Parts: sequence; structure tokens; C-alpha cells
Amino acid sequence: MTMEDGTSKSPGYCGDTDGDYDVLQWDTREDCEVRQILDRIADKWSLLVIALLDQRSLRFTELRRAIDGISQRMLARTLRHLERDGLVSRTVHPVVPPRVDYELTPLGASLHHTIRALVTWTEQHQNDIATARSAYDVRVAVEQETTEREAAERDALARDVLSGRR
Amino acid sequence: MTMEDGTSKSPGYCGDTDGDYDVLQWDTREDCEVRQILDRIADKWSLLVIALLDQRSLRFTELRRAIDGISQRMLARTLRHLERDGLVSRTVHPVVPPRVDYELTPLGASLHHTIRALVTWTEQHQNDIATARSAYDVRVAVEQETTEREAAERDALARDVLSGRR
DNA sequence: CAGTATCCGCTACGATACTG
DNA sequence: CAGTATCGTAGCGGATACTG
Repeated sequence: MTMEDGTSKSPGYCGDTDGDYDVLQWDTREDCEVRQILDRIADKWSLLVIALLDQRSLRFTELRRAIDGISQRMLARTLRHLERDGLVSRTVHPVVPPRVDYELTPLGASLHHTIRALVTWTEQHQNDIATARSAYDVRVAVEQETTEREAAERDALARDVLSGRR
Repeated sequence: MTMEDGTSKSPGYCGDTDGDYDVLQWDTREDCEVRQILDRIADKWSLLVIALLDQRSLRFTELRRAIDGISQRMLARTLRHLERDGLVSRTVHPVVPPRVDYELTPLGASLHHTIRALVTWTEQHQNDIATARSAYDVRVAVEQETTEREAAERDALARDVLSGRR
């Protein structure tokens, strides 16, 4: 048992800020819950697993097949993490070919609700973002172009001067 | 200019799923917008920057001081990303000591609204999560203990048998 | 079937140094 | 002040092999 990585055991409890929403309180250096949850939902697979389990309970291999691209290791790891955080429950059926079912806990389901708001936002604004990106890239490309041209002109001028041609 | 990393230029446009909320559509292998936005808001600093800029416009060094722990490099990178995505606007004032102001765009502000829901959720459930984690850790520790003890007992028995004592 | 153990590459991030 | 360039490192995630 190597513990490997994951959240440490001492949560570094981050002070009850009942005074509402102090930016520097809910996410700063000390490992606050907010950071940890955010890291969880944003890691490569958790969100997908949560979304799938929201529909119905699934077993390990069902998830594996449903996700396509996930390695056995990452699925196991992801599920362990979610289980530890109380977002997913794991029930082992003691039968001959082992059968393990995973399902969202109420906590996990409520998180999924919140997450959907974010997904919805993204869906609604993906065009805005795509546009912004294109515009930005063009802007950068153009000013890159100009600086290079200016440099070239400076060089040319310098050469002319040195060769006494000007 | 090395481009370094970040989102590729071809967004890999991920199909208008107006049929609502197909899990496998909004987050799968192809780099969908959802994944990219999620990665952005979940990366180590973006969220903090957005939250700070929601209060008022800030300059580079103000952000640097406000965040405490962020490196110059990461702040610059984070701001470039946010700017590219159209979440933050950057205005350069051509004065002697250069002055650059950053502020949330309407798009960025609307994202911040959505994000707050998530932060709120986390604040409300951090105790549930902490409890779940403790319970899980205990459960694991206990069953670790038992398996070890059982192994020890098996070994002891085996030794007894081999030495003809039993 | 449902995992764990091991190895290993990649890149995100931090520290440092330099520039307009 | 507001950055970029460069280098070094840690940990996430993939591939593979093995177990109850």
C-alpha cells in the first residue's frame, strides 16, 4: 500500500467564513475544501463518471465501456476518490464472478445538479468563446507580423548604413 | 515565441447537441468546449483571478499582491488565457511606467455567477465531505488491520504445522 | 469481473534571470 | 511596472502485467 497520491489526510481546515463569500478565504494557499472539490470535478474523468451515474447505477465494466478511453487504473482511482468524498457509493455483491455496483449518493446527486449549471453555461457560450479565441489569435498573429517586418526593415537599414550605401 | 502549451488552435468543434444534455456529447475524447472551459476555471489560479476581478478592475501587480503565492509567470499565463477566451479584457495605458488594467468582460462576469453556485455548494457541504473522508479512511485502515492480522495468524499456524508442533 | 502494482512519459507549475 | 525566456521538478495519467 503506497498511498501514491491524492488529498492528504489532514484537511487543513479553512476557517468557517460565515461572513459571506470572502474571495481570499475560500481559495488560497492552504488546501481548502473548495480547491479540493474543484480539482476533483475538473480532473479528467470524475465529471464524466458522475454524469453517467446520475442516470442509473452502474458496475465497473459498464462504466469502463461507457467511457471509452479511460484506463482501468484511472477508473479505479477516480471511483476510489469519489467514494472517499462520499459522492459515490460502492456495493459489493458476494457472487461467483464478483459484481460491484456504483451509484451516486444524495450528496453526489446534488453536486451533479450544481455542475449541470456550469455545463449549461458552457454550452450556451461556447460560440462566444470560440469567437473571442479566433479574434485573439488573429490579433496576436498580426502584431507578430508587424514586429517582424519592422525588425527586418531596421536590419536592412543598418546594413545599408554599414556598407556606406547611405 | 514557443507557443508553449495551452489549447490548440483547432477547437475540434463538438457538434450542436440541442437534444438536451447527452453526457457522451459534451465531454468525451475529442476536445470539446466544455472540457476546455472546465480546465480553465479549474486550473490553479483562474478562478481566483476571476473572483478578484469581479469586485473591480485591477492591474497586474495588484493581482500579484492580492493573490500571494502566484508566480509572475503563472499570473501572466492565466491572464493571457482568460483574455483569449474573452473572459477578461486587457487595456494598456501608454504612460511612462507602463500601466495595464484587467477587468472582467460581461462574459467573464456571467461565468463568475455560475461559478459562485459551485463555491456555495462546496461551502455548504464541506462538512459532509470531511465526514465522509474520515469514515472512509477509518474503514480502510480497519480492513487493512484485519487482513494483516489474518495473514499473521496464517503464518503462525503454518509455522506450527511445519515444526510438527500441531 | 474487478481490481492492484509497476514503470514511465509528458506537461503544468515554480524559481530564476533577463527586457522594454 | 509588466512582462518573456529558460530550466528543473513533481505528479497526473497511460500501458502493461499480475491477482482474488
